Amino acid sequence: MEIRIGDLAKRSGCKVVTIRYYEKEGLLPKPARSGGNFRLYGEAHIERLQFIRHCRSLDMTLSEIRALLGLRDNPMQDCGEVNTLLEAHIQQVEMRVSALLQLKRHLVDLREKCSGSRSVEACGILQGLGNCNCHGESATNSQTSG
Amino acid sequence: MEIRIGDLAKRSGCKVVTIRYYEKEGLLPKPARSGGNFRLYGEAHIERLQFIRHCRSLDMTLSEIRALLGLRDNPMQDCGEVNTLLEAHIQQVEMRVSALLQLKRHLVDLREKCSGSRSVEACGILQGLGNCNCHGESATNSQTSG
DNA sequence: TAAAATCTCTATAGTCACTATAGAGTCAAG
DNA sequence: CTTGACTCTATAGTGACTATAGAGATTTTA
Repeated sequence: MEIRIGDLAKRSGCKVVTIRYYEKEGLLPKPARSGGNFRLYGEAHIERLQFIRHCRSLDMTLSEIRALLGLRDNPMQDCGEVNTLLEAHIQQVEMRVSALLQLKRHLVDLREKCSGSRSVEACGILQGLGNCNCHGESATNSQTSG
Repeated sequence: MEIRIGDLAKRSGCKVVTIRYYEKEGLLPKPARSGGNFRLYGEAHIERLQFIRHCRSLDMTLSEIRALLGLRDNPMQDCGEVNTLLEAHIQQVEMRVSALLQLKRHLVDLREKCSGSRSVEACGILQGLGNCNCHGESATNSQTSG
């Protein structure tokens, strides 16, 4: 009990500023304050913060985490939503992986193009980057002209 | 010649605002202006913008692209830097892929934990997210407490 | 007891690569 | 002369933090 923010940071492997940020974002409830206006945390905060950090380590967004915390906070609800959320997240990760693998193929192709001429002017890589065969459809970003 | 920004956008598969943004960031040179203060582009701009978009489609950062453009702009230099930059970028992508694959394994493990009890209270997924075995070392983010 | 070091507080701005908005000006067609 | 499509600048917002400044609280050391 009566843990100060620095100790909570050490216990959770999370920076002090990040803890305050989570509080501002409504993921962590506002803790009690000491006479000198320092935040004082208890066990529940530690556990909640570890939950958040674990979710973040799984690359969930703060709004996904907010949703999970909401489900956790009223445990009467149906468990199905948790599954749905996790399933959606797995699919996102899968899509990112396959996009990145395709990207890597492009890059490796490009690497082969260097003629070894030692002058930028004749570099096949730069030339390869110049003729734009693909058109706006990136691996990880999207941009459509309209 | 005398292409306006909207046409350039269509030709390059890139939004109008993005073109202005690239100009502000110094990737595209400031074009001539019409009597009514509209930007007027030529062939060189089209080609340069396509080069930028191609690099972006390969997920390069704007500062990587800035470096490549700098090399392209004085072609006397050694071609080796282009190779170095591309090699570094490929390694970054490889690291991201393996991080994401590890992440996916965690997520799939977690999915198995649902007891199917239909109540959030007993949901093995939420419990799995609670006990934080891993500590701060995320797949795609980093955060160290100090 | 005083000074120094460490911790904490708030508020604000910066990161990246855009995206969105507001409000005004320009130009071609009907 | 009005409509509509296009363009201009400037500013703020996105996500998940990070960095900074300037002040106050607490602990350690002399």
